[in-house]
Amino acid sequence: MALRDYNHPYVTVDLLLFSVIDNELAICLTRRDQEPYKDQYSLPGTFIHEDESAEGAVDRLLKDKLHLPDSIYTEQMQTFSEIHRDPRDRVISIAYIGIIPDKDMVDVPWMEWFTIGKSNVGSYRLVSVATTASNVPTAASAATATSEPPSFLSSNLGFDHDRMLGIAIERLRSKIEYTDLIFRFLKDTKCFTSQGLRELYQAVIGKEINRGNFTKYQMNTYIEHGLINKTGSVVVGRGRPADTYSYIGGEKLWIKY
Amino acid sequence: MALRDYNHPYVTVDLLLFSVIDNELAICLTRRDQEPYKDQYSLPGTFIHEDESAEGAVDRLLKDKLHLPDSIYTEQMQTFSEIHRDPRDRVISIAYIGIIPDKDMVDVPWMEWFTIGKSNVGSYRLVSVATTASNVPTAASAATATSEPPSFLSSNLGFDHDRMLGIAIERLRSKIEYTDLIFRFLKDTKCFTSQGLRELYQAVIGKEINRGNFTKYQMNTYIEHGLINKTGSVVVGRGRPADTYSYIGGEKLWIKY
DNA sequence: CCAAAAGTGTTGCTATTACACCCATGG
DNA sequence: CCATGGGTGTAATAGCAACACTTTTGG
Repeated sequence: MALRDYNHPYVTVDLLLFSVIDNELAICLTRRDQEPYKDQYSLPGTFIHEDESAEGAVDRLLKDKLHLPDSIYTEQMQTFSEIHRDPRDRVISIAYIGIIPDKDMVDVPWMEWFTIGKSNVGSYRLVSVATTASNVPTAASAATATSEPPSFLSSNLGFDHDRMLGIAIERLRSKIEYTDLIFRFLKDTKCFTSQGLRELYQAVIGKEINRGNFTKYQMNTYIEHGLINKTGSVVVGRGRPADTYSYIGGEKLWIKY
Repeated sequence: MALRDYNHPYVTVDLLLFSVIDNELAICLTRRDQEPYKDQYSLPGTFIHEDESAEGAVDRLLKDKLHLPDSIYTEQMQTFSEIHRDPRDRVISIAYIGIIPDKDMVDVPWMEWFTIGKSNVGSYRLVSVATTASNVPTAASAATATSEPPSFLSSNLGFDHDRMLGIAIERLRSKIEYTDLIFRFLKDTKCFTSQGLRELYQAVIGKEINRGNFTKYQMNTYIEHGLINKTGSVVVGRGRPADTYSYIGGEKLWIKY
């Protein structure tokens, strides 16, 4: 039987782009301006074209819709194929997780950030992050012409994106423990402190970590796996100056300790 | 822009069906009888129909191609979307892992089992498993009419199925450690011994585990997480009778110990 | 010199491993 | 009564968490 004999669905990629904002994990969403799910928030996504892989589609999405370089870290999460997940037509979506160190790298009016509160099980409390000076004038207003943007969403995204978000957060929180994912959140990978890295770590997993132990064990584990180096320089502040580290690569994955 | 304006690829599911045969992890493959990759082995797969999800397609595949009930354990693994992964046309494939306790449950001539040797990195040595009495007469011969089946394959499957196999084995080996996956390999989930479970465990991870510790700690961990019970009965054999256990469910996932 | 912040040490608990020992059965 | 296998104990080690102590700066 020839391939052409089969009917087949549309395929998209959806991106769960994360960052840490004010010590809280945050997700980048867009408000839908048309049906279905008009005025609800959803993940940025795009159809996969004939001449590109899913990864290619994600890179194009990053460039065209988010105005980001395609060097952004992304990884495939899971594929969603329920028949009616898009009420318009049969659409299968491959969800990707992305991480950027700074929300302001996304400087387009149609994308907005929401922090993910220290959540209870199941659904998350998404709190709108004030738009930056740079994109306040141009947008946010344009996207919200019809009605004011909510200050928070009780995790009520369009399509099956709520479910995707839950799975993504769970995945992030677990992979942080045995991979180098945390370094994707770093604004300056060539000079950071134990304190700075710990704050990111805490934001992602949503709980506190003992300061002393983090410096002693976690940083040492990263060093042992060739992921980071002590730079030798220090950062002065209120108290004793902090050692600084530099991310250099090494093993991306390890069995914890 | 309407959905219909987009060109879109075909979508299939491919199944990596595993079992343990003679204390070795094994994979169920089919020999291709047409181009591309004619006479090479590949994973069973099928196109996703309009009226079914990917999971639905996997269930249909299980039923129609493998003559298995759709109660077989399956889980989504990863989606493969490289443009030329199928030389005929643009085909995206969602790979699923499946597990059955007994190779003889697959009783069709066009499927064959290969054990996965204690492997080195990268590729695996797949060794053909002698077909069972029940399907020797009907098939194996039919499928191999053109040329004799190799006694082993140096992991040279059609399409990108080599890569899928590698990822699947890695996934199995790691998930065994913190999930109840191992119980999917059990022929009798209501009566098994520590010894029996350990042999399956060893087959999957490809290395030995200390007997005493497995009985003491691993079995206890399962009990503590509500996965198994001691039945109270024993199995007599050469030496001291072995306690038997029953799989009852409980948490499917736990953070190790 | 004192508060603040960061590095480092101590202690106890728990998990993991290796190994030994004892127990129950069949021959 | 002894070989065989299976359950259980012990000791050494390593990982982890809580917490205390020391170090180095700024005010």
